Amino acid sequence: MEKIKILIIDDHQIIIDGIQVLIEDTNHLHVVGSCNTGEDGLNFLESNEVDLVLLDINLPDINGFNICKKIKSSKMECKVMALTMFGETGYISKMIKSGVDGYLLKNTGKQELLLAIENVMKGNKYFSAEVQKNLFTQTPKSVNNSLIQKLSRREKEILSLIVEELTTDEIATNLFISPTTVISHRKSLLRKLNAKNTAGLVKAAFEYQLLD
Amino acid sequence: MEKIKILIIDDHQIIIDGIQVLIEDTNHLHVVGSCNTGEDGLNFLESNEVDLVLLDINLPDINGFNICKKIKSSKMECKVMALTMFGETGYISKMIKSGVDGYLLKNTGKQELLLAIENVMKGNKYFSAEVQKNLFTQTPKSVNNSLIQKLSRREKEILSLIVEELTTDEIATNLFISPTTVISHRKSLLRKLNAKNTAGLVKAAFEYQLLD
DNA sequence: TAAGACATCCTCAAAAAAGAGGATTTTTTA
DNA sequence: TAAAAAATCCTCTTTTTTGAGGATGTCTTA
Repeated sequence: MEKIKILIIDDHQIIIDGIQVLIEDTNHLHVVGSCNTGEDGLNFLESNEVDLVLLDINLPDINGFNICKKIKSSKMECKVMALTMFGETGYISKMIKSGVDGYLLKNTGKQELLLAIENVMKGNKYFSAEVQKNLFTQTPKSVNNSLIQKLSRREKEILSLIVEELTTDEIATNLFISPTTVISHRKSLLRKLNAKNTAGLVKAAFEYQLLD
Repeated sequence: MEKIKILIIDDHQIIIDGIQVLIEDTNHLHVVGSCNTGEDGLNFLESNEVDLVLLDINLPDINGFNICKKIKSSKMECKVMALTMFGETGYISKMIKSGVDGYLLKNTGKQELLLAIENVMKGNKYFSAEVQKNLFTQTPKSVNNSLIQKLSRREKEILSLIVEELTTDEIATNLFISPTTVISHRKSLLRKLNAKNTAGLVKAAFEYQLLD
């Protein structure tokens, strides 16, 4: 049986060395290369056959999201496993959107690393327990109670009508109030959400999950 | 040790009966009630102490999302486990947003049901393997290639600047083109995304995940 | 209870977006 | 290669939004 060819991209040589020892210790995995920058990694992939990339998100040059996207949009049949310090939802979901196959934190043990690789090579996705927990636990409310000021009931109501593409006049008719009142609420929304215009309001509505 | 008090809300009596048998077969769980409608369920909860609700999403009256939200926004210290036929991302993420503690499909076996209940009662979240897989596997692309017409590179570029709250003139300056050109692209975007205005464009950008 | 937030309304003016109806050149793609 | 799509530019008009600067009565809550 041919060994699974692994490329490690990480700017900390010590991490590369550590993982390499773990991997070479098995009899079905093999590290075919390691790079300290995203640029080097992508170059390596162009001229070498690789089955799986272990990818650090925080690299000095290109960020992990873009590397992952590039690999996934190419013709390469290559799995990508994120391996980082960061367990925050933002990072995780960005990587998922970039098409990552697995996501491990750097405090992962040998057992889990090998299990994760095995799963991913089978075509499954693998996310460590901690990563999953963070993804599921960080509900809208935890985003909500953060930076932005709280919206009043009326403001939320108007925001949701704005998102539904109603104009100021339509909103006014809908709520049986004057258009000028709607404009007032709009202004409060712009101020509270640090938005410059309608686009900003809708963006905030989605990003902070203010609706539903 | 006191038994964990469980309420089952499901419009299929056969499911209720089946689960009830499974649960009563253990020595630490107990079904204190069962209802066929959301209304009945909420009423039951008001006058009875319940530790965990097994909740079907598709009920004849209220939908599961709202029931879950109501329970979670009340003072009740009550866990909610969704138990449904539906494994689609839309349902799952809506339930997660509603604050659900666990999500199982109806093809779940006895073992997993008991394991899930145990986990949830400990304060953890529990999502069955299949549910997790669906959540992670349905990437932007699967949404993307659906109804909406494809956007050109330039249109995407302009859409993303709109989302970043730039005005038409600012976008023009930014891209070294005339404002009228930007307006043209804007019109194409409105047409392709079936949007009525800027709010609609931003909404579409998020809903169809057209950016990043 | 007093301050602050909320919800309602107003004016006037400037900026931005939307709608209609074009045109030309380049690039894709069937 | 011919047709379709994309990218660029134009005018003119109307609608909508944003900005500035108010006012008044009602809740809320510290």
